[in-house]
Amino acid sequence: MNMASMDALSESAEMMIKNINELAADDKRVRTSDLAAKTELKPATVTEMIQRLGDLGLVDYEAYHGVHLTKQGQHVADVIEHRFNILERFLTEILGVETTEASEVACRMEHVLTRDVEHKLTTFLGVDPKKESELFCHKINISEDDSPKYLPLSNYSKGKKGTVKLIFEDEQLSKILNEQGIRPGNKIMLKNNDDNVYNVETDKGKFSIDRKTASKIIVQN
Amino acid sequence: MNMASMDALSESAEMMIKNINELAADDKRVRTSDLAAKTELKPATVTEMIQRLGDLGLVDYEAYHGVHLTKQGQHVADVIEHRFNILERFLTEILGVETTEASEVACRMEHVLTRDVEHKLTTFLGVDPKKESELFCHKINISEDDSPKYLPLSNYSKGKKGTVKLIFEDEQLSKILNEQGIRPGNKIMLKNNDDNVYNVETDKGKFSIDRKTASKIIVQN
DNA sequence: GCCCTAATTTAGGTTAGCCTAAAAAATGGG
DNA sequence: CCCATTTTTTAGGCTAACCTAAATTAGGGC
Repeated sequence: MNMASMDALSESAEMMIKNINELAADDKRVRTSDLAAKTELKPATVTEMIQRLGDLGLVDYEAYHGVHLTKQGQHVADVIEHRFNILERFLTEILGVETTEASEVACRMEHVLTRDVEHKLTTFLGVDPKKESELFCHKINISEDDSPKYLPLSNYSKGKKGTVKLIFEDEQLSKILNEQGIRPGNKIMLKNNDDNVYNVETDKGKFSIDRKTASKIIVQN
Repeated sequence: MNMASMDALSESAEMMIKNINELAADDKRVRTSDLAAKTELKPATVTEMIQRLGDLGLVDYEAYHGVHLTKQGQHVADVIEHRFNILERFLTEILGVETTEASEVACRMEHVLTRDVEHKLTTFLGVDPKKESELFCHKINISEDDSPKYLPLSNYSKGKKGTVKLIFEDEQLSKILNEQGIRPGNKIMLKNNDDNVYNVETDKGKFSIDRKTASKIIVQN
């Protein structure tokens, strides 16, 4: 029944809470065997861990009847999830790390972020375009009002036209895009897109690019 | 005598190697008591750890006569040190995290970076201006050759002129800079600088800004 | 409703990483 | 060069996080 402050938790404990959260469908109790399968731990180990989390007041554990996150446990899970998401986005969108590796590294880093670093990284990334409709960018901004706006192409809406300003980070990619007329100074229009594919038009013709790439292309209205 | 591959080491082991390296003045053997003081562990614990590192071939341990990093151990130390440095720079220069906290977080993150993430982050940050004279930038780049170059102002050399292109991350800061004529599209010249203060001139006059701020201002030749 | 199987927990073992206390080795002052 | 003090190591103990094997409980079929 100890009050467990977030940063006192071990990586293992945080991972267990994260996994409980991910398996918790419509408020049902999560079973030991499912946790064992997901975490690749033995059932006995899972039992031991969730009992400890129960003592900390992070889960509601009932022997033989699985676990359920408490309000406190849910809060921990939410924090971890958010930290994972922003780390993964930073690694893939900004650094260009391949998704599998980004996910693994984010999963280890999520346990060592502080609140402050979490907030600053969130600000740096801007609002997740998958979650919010509000247009935003890597918080790259200019002067006071919003007349000229720099945005990653991935945040553009259908039919919007603009001028490419910068392409981030990848020299090789940059060269390829250049051949499609996607280079700083050139006009570009987003014809349409779904979650992963962005169809654009430049003076060289029509092209499709993936979301990750689109996020690296900064376009000005 | 096991060959220890970098990523098999625990955080504790890596920290011990890091501390041995930091205490190793002119190739002298590092004493148990000094390590105990630095790591805030008990001497008995240090002995235990350095014996284990000895078995792994990472240190040359001789009972009662301290330790010395082997070639392999030195390599691990160098990797850790580099990871720490780039993480600390990212946290302070890009995210604006205060130095004490940045240092603590970097110290925990350094153990979970992969080689690939390390390299990509290094590229993103560019060469440390304190260490290298070579000009570089956040690997923001354009087309094929390097005639027009985007650089953070913090990487500019004395007397260099350019045009402000983007200001990263901080809306409020951006507003203030705007009043000094530092806004996208405007000309700027770095008059001179030292490690922390950058003296610049714009059409509004002369101003001094700190290095952290300068790193957020992207200027084109 | 009883029994069999599957799920879960308990019991007991291991290792890394910490500790304290006691033993052993080094070191330096007289 | 010897012994007292400091340094280091050894011995033995603890906990978290893993394990296996054995005991227990739950739940479905008949």
